Amino acid sequence: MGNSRMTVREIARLAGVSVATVSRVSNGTGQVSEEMRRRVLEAIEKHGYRPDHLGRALAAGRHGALGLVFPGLSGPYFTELIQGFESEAVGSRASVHILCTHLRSDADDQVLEMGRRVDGVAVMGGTISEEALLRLAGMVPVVVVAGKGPGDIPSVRADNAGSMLALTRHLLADHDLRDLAFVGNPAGSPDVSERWAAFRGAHHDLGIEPPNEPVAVSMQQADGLLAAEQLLGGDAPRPAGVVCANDEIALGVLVGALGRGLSVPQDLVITGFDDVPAAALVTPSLTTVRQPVRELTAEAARLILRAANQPGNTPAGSLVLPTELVLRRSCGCSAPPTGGTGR
Amino acid sequence: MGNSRMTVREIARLAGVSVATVSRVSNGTGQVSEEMRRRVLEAIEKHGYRPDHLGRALAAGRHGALGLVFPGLSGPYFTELIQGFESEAVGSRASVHILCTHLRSDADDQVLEMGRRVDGVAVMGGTISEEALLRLAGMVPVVVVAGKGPGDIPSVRADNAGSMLALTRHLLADHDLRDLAFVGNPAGSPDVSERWAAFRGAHHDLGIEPPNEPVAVSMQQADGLLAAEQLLGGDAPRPAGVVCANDEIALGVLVGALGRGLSVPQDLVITGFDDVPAAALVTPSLTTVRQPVRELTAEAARLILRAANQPGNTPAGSLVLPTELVLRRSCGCSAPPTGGTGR
DNA sequence: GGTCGCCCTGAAACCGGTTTCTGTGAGGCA
DNA sequence: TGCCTCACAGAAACCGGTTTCAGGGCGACC
Repeated sequence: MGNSRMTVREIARLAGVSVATVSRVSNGTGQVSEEMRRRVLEAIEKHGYRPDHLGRALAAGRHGALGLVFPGLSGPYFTELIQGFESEAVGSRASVHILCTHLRSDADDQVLEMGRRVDGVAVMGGTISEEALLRLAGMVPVVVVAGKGPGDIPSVRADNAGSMLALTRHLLADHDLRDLAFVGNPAGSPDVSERWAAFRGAHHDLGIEPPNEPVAVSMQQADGLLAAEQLLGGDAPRPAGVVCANDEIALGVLVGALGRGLSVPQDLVITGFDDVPAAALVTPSLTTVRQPVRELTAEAARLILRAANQPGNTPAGSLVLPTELVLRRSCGCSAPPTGGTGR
Repeated sequence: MGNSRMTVREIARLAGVSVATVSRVSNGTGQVSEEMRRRVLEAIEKHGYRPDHLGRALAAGRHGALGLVFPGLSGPYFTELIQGFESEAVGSRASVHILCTHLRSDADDQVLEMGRRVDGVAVMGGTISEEALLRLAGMVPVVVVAGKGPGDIPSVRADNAGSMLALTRHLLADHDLRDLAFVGNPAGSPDVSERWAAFRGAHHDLGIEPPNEPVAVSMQQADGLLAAEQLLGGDAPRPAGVVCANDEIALGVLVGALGRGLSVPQDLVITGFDDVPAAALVTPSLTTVRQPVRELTAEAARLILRAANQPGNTPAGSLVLPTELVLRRSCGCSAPPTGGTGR
């Protein structure tokens, strides 16, 4: 059995035909007589020929690949994003390139380099400079995920503000809570920034003074545990409720609170964001906001593929995917009126 | 400013030189006079020329890319794997392709297709058929991560058996516990299979009858909560300890136990595997096994790059990275003798 | 029987780079 | 002055495909 040494010309020689005929047969394009087709297929089969991707890509002027750019990777949220993107891409026979900038100084260069290896790129909001984003958009279709891009670069994001507004209002008005803490770093991502703003906005709407500063931590469960230590460990009066930027943090705070002997929601109300599978299963079940994480990147991939297939490379408009407030027990609601079983 | 329309020949024409000279200047190879270099650099700068990756890759006969194949993605373990691989790859100016087979029927084909787009592939153990693995190894260097490959395909894995043996022995002998449950699906991955085998092995070594069946669930926190429901929710006598296949499951079991009013470790001992950051921060802190997750894929990437750079494509041997038992409080130890601060 | 048209085939150009190979001019040395 | 060497530039081949274009052969129709 032959291997990657085989080329079109070699197969053509062995089959006694021209390279054009081999190409036509292997792609199923054009008209080829039965006799020719048989001879070519025989040679292909016998020598295990598979067309080289590079040659094909060069001739076609497209890479057959999509890029996905992250600041860094942590936890289930990001694996969901990757899977949403990957599923959509492989469905179109495109491979997926991943780049983590890790806030490296040469992040912009690396992203631009990626731009010359793929047919389009999805960039997580807040990952690279606006200038790099614009230059990137000058070479391939670009979509910003979970954030907004400069100029007319399209974006796909979740409705952070609407549900966070409703959630905070629910805590303040329906449960009559005061002194809520917000855990999450607004400077860390556009998502958290929007959630923090909506959290404060709900306070203002009701004429209540919001906290001035969030508990600025990262987005993992360990950070929630650290936040619990900070909020519950000292002598300072503990807040009545903790609104977390995502479920991972909330689960960390929950574990920290339970570990300190506190009752949730009696002693402390806790809410999250994302509606991860565990949110419905913990005791008490976690009040949170459901957002379609996989859909974010799946939609981005669709936008990119569409733009890449059109000659004009038109980027298309932006999308805001709906979110849903999921009331469970950790906020103080007794009978979950909706979404109790999680996704 | 020009864009991707620029080619070597166009730059050569504009600078009044040959394409060979442009290539030499842009790569810094060969001898070029100062005058020529200046003219070429001027044209490159003026028109924003960047050499096309496909053309370059085709000429060089290499893709400048590495592949990483997963069955699926879930949680922090996988993001660590990706980051370990990615860091090592970008250090060598290689891009990273990701493929999730999701146990699709055409997984083997997709992996082989990836084999023609990259210079080497790391495959998570148990992801594709042995036949596909061997065929893949016939086209590019391949390394199996967290598992063993057929034939002489190199692999990188952690010492699951050693530490799981020590951990189980610690529970059985030092804490004199009986009736331990194992949570995790041995059929799900080679890692879990090895851990389950070592768990049983420790029982046999001490002449104790191990459980016949594990609580076969997946590897996420939600699965740990389901396992807690199964183990603690019914009327059956609860086990004395729960040995979990990873920390995520263990955290789920912990939350489930705390939510049921149980005290850990007094009422129930719980152990994990991985030593995620949260393990050191929960109350009680989690006894677990530390394994160098990022190093697994980083080492795999190094092996692949080395093989890809050598003309003979020699695969090199296999590696077993050391693990470390981390005793904290959830097993019943009072003063953590080691590793109390997590990584 | 001649001409038109269709089906099929292969030579060659092309995608965008790198690299070899040839050749020219300048400078050094006898 | 003549010869040899060396530095440097460019033409062309090459990587492995796809696609255009021209032409040959054959059937159909007039």
